Amino acid sequence: MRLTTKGRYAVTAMLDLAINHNKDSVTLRNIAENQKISLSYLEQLFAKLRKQDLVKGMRGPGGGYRLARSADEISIAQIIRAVDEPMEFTDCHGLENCKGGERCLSHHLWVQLTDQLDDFLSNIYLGALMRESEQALEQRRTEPRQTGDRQKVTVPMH
Amino acid sequence: MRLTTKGRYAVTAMLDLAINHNKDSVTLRNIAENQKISLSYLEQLFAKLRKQDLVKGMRGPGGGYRLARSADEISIAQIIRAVDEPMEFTDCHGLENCKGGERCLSHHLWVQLTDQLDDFLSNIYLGALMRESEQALEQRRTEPRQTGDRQKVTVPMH
DNA sequence: TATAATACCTAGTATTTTAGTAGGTTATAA
DNA sequence: TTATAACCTACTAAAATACTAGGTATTATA
Repeated sequence: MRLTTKGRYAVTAMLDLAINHNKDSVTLRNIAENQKISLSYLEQLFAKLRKQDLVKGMRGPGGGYRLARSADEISIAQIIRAVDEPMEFTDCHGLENCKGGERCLSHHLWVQLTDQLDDFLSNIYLGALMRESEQALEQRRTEPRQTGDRQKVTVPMH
Repeated sequence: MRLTTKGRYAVTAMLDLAINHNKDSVTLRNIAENQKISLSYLEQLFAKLRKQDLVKGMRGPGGGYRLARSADEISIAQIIRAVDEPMEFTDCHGLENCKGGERCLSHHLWVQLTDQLDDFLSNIYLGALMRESEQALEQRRTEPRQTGDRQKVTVPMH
């Protein structure tokens, strides 16, 4: 599991979709403008999200994208896995390449580590992020931001 | 916080150092051979680790590297932060750039998300990984691996 | 004191990934 | 019929990753 800006683009775009779930669909053009990413690049990211059945596209005027499932059924890990190629582990075929098993081992430990990370991100759902977002937006509307007022938005796990 | 193969190289190399803490030092040449990374590239990674005071180098024959602190005081997050440049968040200066605050917000949420990730990796220490590693090595020595025997090495948190 | 081993340093190049561009086609609402 | 959108493919640009080459500085030891 990698974690780069590419994954961030995808998560933010998906969040955009989740926040606008009340609308029938959101066009990539809108998202591209909001996020200042090139439209065509976004299209390429969404092709991957579509293949993983995370979004659904509708053509023609009034068309656009919407989430293929409920925001509460889409985890951050799923989004990142869809666009970020998985890390490659150089495979040491059997024991013969491994001096005293040491290489194989640290290897294995790293796999475990990324598994843990995957678990972690698998338990954060788009729905939770969305509600946090709406809440913060509401808060900002009612109590306008003061200078130096850094509101902490906690992301609840599980 | 990014997470790429570069960070993996660094973590594995540091684990190598931790496992060999009984020796006075380990040469980069050894690590390079174990991990099949170019020596000079490793040197560059270790320059960063040195700057963050995670390792200590000793010159001359019999020299090499050792951990600058106890393995129980070095977290995975520290290692990754040392070598992987932090993700850049496009800064939207104040409210004027943000349409309805939406952009700022997803932005902020992403910062929170990476904070969570950072917290998570900050609570896994090299010492724990090292002990797991030694344990698994011992296990392999006493009960030789059978075909299809995938031993699960758990990484304890906290 | 000479030598070899090692860290340590700098400036490159090659490769891969990320990001963007261009120019399409298909589907569909109006 | 037209405009709007998804959808697709091939290419280029920019950045990051990985490596190469060729040094200097330090130090144990023969």
